[in-house]
Amino acid sequence: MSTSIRVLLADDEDLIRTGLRIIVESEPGLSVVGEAADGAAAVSLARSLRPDVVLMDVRMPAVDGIQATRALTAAQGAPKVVVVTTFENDDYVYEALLAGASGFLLKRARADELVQAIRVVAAGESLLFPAAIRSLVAARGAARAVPGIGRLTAREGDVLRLMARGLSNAEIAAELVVGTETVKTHVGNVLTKLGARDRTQAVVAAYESGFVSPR
Amino acid sequence: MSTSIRVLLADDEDLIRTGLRIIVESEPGLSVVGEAADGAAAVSLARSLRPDVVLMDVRMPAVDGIQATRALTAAQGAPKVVVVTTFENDDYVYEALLAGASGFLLKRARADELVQAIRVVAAGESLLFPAAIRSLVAARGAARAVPGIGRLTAREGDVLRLMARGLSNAEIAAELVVGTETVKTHVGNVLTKLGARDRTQAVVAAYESGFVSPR
DNA sequence: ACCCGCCTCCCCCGCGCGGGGGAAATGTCG
DNA sequence: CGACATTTCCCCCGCGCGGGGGAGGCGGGT
Repeated sequence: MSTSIRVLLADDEDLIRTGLRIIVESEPGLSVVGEAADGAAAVSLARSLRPDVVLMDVRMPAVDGIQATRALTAAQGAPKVVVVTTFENDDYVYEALLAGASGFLLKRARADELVQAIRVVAAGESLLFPAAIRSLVAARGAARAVPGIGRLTAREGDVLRLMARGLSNAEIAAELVVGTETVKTHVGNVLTKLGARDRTQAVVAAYESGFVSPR
Repeated sequence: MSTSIRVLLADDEDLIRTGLRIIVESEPGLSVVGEAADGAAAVSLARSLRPDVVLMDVRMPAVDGIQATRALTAAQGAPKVVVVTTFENDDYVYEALLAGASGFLLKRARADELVQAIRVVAAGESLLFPAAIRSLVAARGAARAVPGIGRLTAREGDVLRLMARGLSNAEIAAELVVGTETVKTHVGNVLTKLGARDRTQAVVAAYESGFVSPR
């Protein structure tokens, strides 16, 4: 294994880079091998320095973080990229992951979360912060919202999730530890609210709306 | 945040549980609140103890880890589940994530990786080990995630696509300009080949395998 | 020519599902 | 306190669905 995880910083703001550098350098087993102020510099520096992890800002002059990520992750033996952004409500999440990023974090993350993220992606795993996941789901669901899917109660949502796993009413009743008649009521309510004729149409609506996702 | 991350162990082997307990307990901020030797016990213990994270073995007597995970993650406010398995070449990855697991790890993982995984999922993030990602990506690329979906005939594929749009047998028959009895035959064949019990499970399989996509 | 897979259509049968009603127990909120 | 939503359970009923057979035509293979 590597003795130390080599990190490259890419951010156009000096202040941010300095802050990141301090956090990374103060952590045993992590070291900063270079800094870049724009996407183009990040790509060329990454090719020469061959870091393990690149902390990539999204908004940068010339070449933005998404493009740089795409360029970096195309090659084999490429560094892992953690995209770091300021804003939570961010369409970049999806594009960043599509571009090959292994992680997505907010700048307001605590130092230990940042360090954790670096170690995780360096180990080859992937990491998303909660809001990023919601953002992904929302981005899909908002686009083709099914009228009424937001009007489901908590319990009805539970039932729909289990329906979308292919469970029968009896199985759902067993999972939720209630009677089958109760499940029938919830299922009926879900069908009515979603405008579905049968459970299959409800499951289709659940997938199309992003209420559940193919994982 | 919480003072300590509460962990429930579910594994049928005492040795493994002991090992896990030692690793978890020796870590500041983590504590083991209970142990279960089978899936059923894991579910009931989780409901009473309300842990933050459940370390779930796949192979257990009575109720296996996948079923237990499905039962646990159905409800809202459910604990995060990290599925732990011995074998890397594992179809369980897919099913575990389908069942709602937040993480998937190998038993051969190092102690610090395990601890890291617990912290990550407790924070609401998701974590996969490299091979699991490859497995998922591979499963998505080719429509082979569901055994038998590649064995569908052209006509059966047509029928499945229409099923996945929520059409009834009669509507499918009208769409394909054949008799309802013919559609019933195709539907029956699709169910058999996909190992599905009813049309809803077949539609779920169609979505999960990428045979149809939420547009 | 033969077999075999595919598509087509038909029979019967059991059961889960969905629609119709009602009702009681919670908890919330003005 | 009353109005309301939510969750839980119960009744009856009709029908679509799924499983079990079988059967004929049509094409492509060794």
